[in-house]
Amino acid sequence: MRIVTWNVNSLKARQPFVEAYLDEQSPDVLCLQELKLQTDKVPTEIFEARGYDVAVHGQKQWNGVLIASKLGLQDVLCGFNDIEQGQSRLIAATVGGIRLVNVYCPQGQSAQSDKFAYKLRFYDELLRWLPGELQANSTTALLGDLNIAREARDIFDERRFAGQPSYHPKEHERWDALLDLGLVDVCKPWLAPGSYTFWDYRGGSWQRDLGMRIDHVLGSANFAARCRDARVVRQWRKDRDADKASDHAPLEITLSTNELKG
DNA sequence: ATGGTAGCACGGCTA
Repeated sequence: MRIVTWNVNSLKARQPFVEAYLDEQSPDVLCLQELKLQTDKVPTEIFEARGYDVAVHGQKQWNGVLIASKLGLQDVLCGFNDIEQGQSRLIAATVGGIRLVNVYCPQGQSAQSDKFAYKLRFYDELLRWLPGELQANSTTALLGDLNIAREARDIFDERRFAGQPSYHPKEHERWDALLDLGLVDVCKPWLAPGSYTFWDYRGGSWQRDLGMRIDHVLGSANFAARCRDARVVRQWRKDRDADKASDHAPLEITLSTNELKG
């Protein structure tokens, strides 16, 4: 069972990539962030025509998340708390008995900005809400664009980002609090240092491999125990013909289908 | 070198 998380930076602009990805990679579950489309503008037919059920939590212009699944979708939840203030940043669904919480966390702009304070409050509310999800389903993952690089190995230059959003001590506190809930960074054991998931469009960051690992899968113990592989699918960060790539690459994990057989 | 590029939506914001 393969689950992919991918910040597509506009599903409208990235539709050719997403359709090609479904055809060539055929994941069982695809969690997308930054649709930048309101719900009724999302081309759900590109998923349905390929045998996926799809749940969408869209928003005009910014944010927006969806889950597409070949294994059905139960108990879909769009949004979790008033902290979202109308921003569509979280969608959850149960897929094959696994609870997936697909999130696009705020980016934070600069450490002095209101947006950074909002990012921290968003995480605080997420931390208060998640225990209920974890209690309701022992096989749960929080995945998506968390906009946090936790360690030096996850960022191309930690000195340059010291005290900046994506690598700020206050964000690292929130990350550690997520682990204190029992969540595990399930990709880390499978990824070499420098396995980035995001490269800024500016400054030739992709060409120079100046990236960050900010897309993650944080799983409960039962979820982590079933993980058999994780990889960043870098070729989908490259432009294809006339089509521009997203600034994020897909992150794919493979789970055993049965927790007992491994 | 406080720039650079992309997307949305058509000026400026967000990332």
